[in-house]
Parts: sequence; C-alpha cells; structure tokens
Amino acid sequence: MGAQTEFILKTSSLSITSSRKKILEIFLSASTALAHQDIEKLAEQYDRVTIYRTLQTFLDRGIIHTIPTTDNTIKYALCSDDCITSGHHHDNHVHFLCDQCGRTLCLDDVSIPAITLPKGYSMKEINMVVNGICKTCME
Amino acid sequence: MGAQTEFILKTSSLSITSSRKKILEIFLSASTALAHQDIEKLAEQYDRVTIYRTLQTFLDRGIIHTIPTTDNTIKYALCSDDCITSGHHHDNHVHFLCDQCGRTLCLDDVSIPAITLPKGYSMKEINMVVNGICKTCME
DNA sequence: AAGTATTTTGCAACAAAGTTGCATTCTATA
DNA sequence: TATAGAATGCAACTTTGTTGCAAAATACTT
Repeated sequence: MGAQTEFILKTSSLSITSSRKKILEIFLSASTALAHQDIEKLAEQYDRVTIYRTLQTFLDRGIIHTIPTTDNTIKYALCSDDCITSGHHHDNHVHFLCDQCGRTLCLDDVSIPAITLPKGYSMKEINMVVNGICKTCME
Repeated sequence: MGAQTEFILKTSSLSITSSRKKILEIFLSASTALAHQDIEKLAEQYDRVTIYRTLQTFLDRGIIHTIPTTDNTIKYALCSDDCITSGHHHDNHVHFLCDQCGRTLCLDDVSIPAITLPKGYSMKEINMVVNGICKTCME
C-alpha cells in the first residue's frame, strides 16, 4: 500500500509527503470517482488548501483525471496504468453518473466510439458521460 | 425579437417579465454556450439571484440545457426547437470546447453515437464533450 | 379598467468553494 | 547532517451559490 503510493509519486518525480500518500491511498481504495469534498472528509487532517494543490499537482502529472458532470462539480479518478506511464493523458472509457446514489463510475469496458468532427476542428480530448441508474441501485 | 421571446415564455407557461426576456434575448443572439458569469455581465441590470433563478426555471422548462465542462463551470445553451416542444429533454449533439478561445459550441451536425452499457445499467441522459481547437482559432 | 391573488424580483445575510501570499516545516540531496 | 528547494498550514480574501422576506410586477377576475 505505502509502497504503491511511493512508487507512483517517484514515477512522476514528485517528492513523497504524507498528504500526497494519503490522498493517493484514498483514490486507490475508492471504487468510484471522488469530488474535492469527498477527499476533504477522508483526509481531514490536511488543510483544504493542501488538498486543492495536491489534486492540481496530480492532474498536471496525469496521475488523476477529471470527469465532467452536469451538477457543477468535478469528480476526480485515478488514471489507468497505461494512462499514467504514457506521456500525455488519454482516457478512453465512458463514465457513468448514478442519479440515485450519486456515485461516478468508470465503465472501463465501454470505450468511447470514434466521431468525425466538421472540417477545421482539431480534437485533443473527448469525454462521454452517461446519467442514469447504476447496477447496484437497480437491484 | 421581443415577439420571439414572449412566444417562448408563453409556450412554457411562464409569466412574461423583463429579466426573462432579456436573458432569452442573450441566448438567442449568442453563437456559443454561456456561463452564468457571461450572463451576469450581459444582463448586469438584474440581480445575481434573479439570474440564478431564471436559469433554473429555464432548465426546468427545458428551454435551455447544460453542457458539462472539465473546468468546474457549467455552460448553458438554448435547446433546439424539437427539444423545446417535445415533452422531455433530449439533446443529441456533440459539444465542442475550444481550449484557445474558450468558447463552447454546439456541433448540431455531429450526433452522439449509440453505446451499449453493461447489463444492469439504465441510461437517462448522455453527454459527449470534445476539447480542442475550433475552426475559427485554427485559421 | 381597477382590484386582487399570485408570482417574481431585489436586498441582505449567509454558506460554500476556491485563491493567494507568506512564514514555517518537511524532503531530497550533496 | 547541513542546506537548498519544495510543500504545507494559516489567514485573509474573492468568487460562487443559497435562503428568507418585503416590495414590486404580472396575470386574472369581474
């Protein structure tokens, strides 16, 4: 556990601090994407500002990525392995937001289909987010 | 112009007020999706609270829809005609966010491809947002 | 067309979310 | 282990969003 977080930090040439390890652990043990607020609650020993700055650092290094939502919050999730090790970010799966339990899930098995943009547009990133009821809430 | 905004309000059985007309006019003459902040600047004669409430009302009636972005802001855009008149909201085109000029464009001609969710998931809404450089900025 | 019920607005106060500068503490490295 | 550089915590601040309530505007009835 500690080893894994330290490895990720070293790989991204970030210095190893307890707040970074803690926040990484939170992501590693989370089954869903997390909002800033979620992380604040789970890492309450650290200052709000530290969490803002740590999340920003992780985004810059491609350790985590953001998932856009329609409710004015941003959710963060760990990038998959190939996403971390490769130079730039590419996250090719669909995200699912459950309207009932509020969780944000990475549908790793559902990849984003290709689209053709009109002439003159260049694509850098693509996001596909589905709202609905998740498997757990349907049962 | 005034006639069009009043028609939209009447169709949605909303009372006709100057702030609602003004905000609708802003949307009608905008070529891109707008953030709350944009509307505040363009309708500065009205209270911030009024704008929040008006946008919420328009969302509830399906006059406008939201576009999720990765930068923690929500953008609003007019729904297309068939989107207004039909009972519930269905916005089937891809949205484009230009990283250079910051504008959010509705790519009306690019429809969202169908995807298959894993067993047990039900889909209510789907959003597809592309980041990159828009046509105007590429020239 | 005037009066009235209802809705909408603006204000004030507040709560939450995010940012910045700076002094202190911690980490990496020689 | 000493030190340069990076990260953290704190305080103060700005921005963003919310709520209650009185005043004003709108819609409706006669």
